[in-house]
Amino acid sequence: MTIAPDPEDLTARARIRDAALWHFGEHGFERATIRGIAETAGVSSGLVRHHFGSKEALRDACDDYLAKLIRRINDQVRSSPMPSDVNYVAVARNLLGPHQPYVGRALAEGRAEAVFDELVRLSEEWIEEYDKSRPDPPQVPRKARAAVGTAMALSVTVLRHHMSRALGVEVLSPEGDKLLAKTLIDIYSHPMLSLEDAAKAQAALDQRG
Amino acid sequence: MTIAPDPEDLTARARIRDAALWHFGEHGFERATIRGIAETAGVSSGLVRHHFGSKEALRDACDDYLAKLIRRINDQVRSSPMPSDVNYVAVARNLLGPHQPYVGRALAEGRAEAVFDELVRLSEEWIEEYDKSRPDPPQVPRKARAAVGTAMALSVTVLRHHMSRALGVEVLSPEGDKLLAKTLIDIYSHPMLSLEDAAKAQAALDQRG
DNA sequence: GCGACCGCTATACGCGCGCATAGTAGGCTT
DNA sequence: AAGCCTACTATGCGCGCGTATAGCGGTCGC
Repeated sequence: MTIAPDPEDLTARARIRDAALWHFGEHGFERATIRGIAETAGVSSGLVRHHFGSKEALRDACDDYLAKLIRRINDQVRSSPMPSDVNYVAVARNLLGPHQPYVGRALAEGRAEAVFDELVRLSEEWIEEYDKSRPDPPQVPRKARAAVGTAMALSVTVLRHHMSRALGVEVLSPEGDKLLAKTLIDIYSHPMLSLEDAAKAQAALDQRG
Repeated sequence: MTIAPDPEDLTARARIRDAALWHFGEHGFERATIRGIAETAGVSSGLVRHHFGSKEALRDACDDYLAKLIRRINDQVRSSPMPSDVNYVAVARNLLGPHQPYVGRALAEGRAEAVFDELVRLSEEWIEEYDKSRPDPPQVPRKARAAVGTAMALSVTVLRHHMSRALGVEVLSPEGDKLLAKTLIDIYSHPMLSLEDAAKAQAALDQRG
């Protein structure tokens, strides 16, 4: 558990990047302005250009930063003894931490590919473990299952506004987090389809062509 | 199965709205321009303002249109004998049809609330049915489960670019659709958590406070 | 027949934005 | 001390956009 450094101590470049992550996450890339980002970072707008060249490049830098971050945490999770990471969704959300708004927006726009792909990789490894104790052989590539599972896990982050409204509690708050965790445990422990229903659906699918 | 009317026959207002749905879905609200929408609709940009007043109001009109659309289809699904609606995700995706890009973007921005809420309502009814044959009593409000399940079902739509890349096939294509369907059947018929694991996780959660 | 209205176009305005340029201060090298 | 590079600011430009306004033809009510 490392303490976040005093923003005063961060280099201007890092402060700009952090401000951009916040502004892009809060307002979206298009609505966010370089001037606003500069103000939050406590620098002139010219310095933003000096360090990053353009608004697009600034966004790329944000994505790169998150890519590195998630790779680091990914390695850490992988090398840990996996104590009680029952909650895949919670892991995904906690990994992203305060950058959830940015990541949610970026993913929805098809960006932050490294973040998504890294989560898929992590998911693949878990599924590999899971498959060892699975009775029936999977008919679907592991990567496909990992990709869909990852998307599902991320849906709470991407759709958090709707989730908060429907749940009646802000999902980023402690209460929301708890309700969410309980709900996920319930859902993940109860298959929506029985094996017969699944076989039926599979047959219907094959028949359809 | 009704045939889509010839665009020539649509009123200008409807053509503008359809063009807006397309442009907003393709480029996002901010990048889309009234001039571009007008051109696609085959009208002057002034007419857009004449009919809708402002760009924001145009978007509201799009959301209203989709809200009505999904309510209509929702009622239809509800009154149907539910033949083989094994695939909740497929239902959600097919309901939205060609407006998936727009809906995905709108949802990610916290908009199109009616669409989300209507899908939650539909999901709630299915869960109500599901609960009748469920052995253990649910510890979580039905609405919460419906909301999370809906978000998960929508994740494929919202994150379709990443899904397509990870799956190696465009999810909106027939092949992608089939792979997706098979994957969903597999996932929905295999709980990620055993009941013991779920109980353990639940206990850990309660202990944590 | 005539005014009121509606659907629609053409044109223009003004603002906010990304981007560019010129300039300043300070520290490092030689 | 001279030169220079880096970090940084101040100022301005130009473009694209949403928005506003003026006007035109057709049609309906009276």
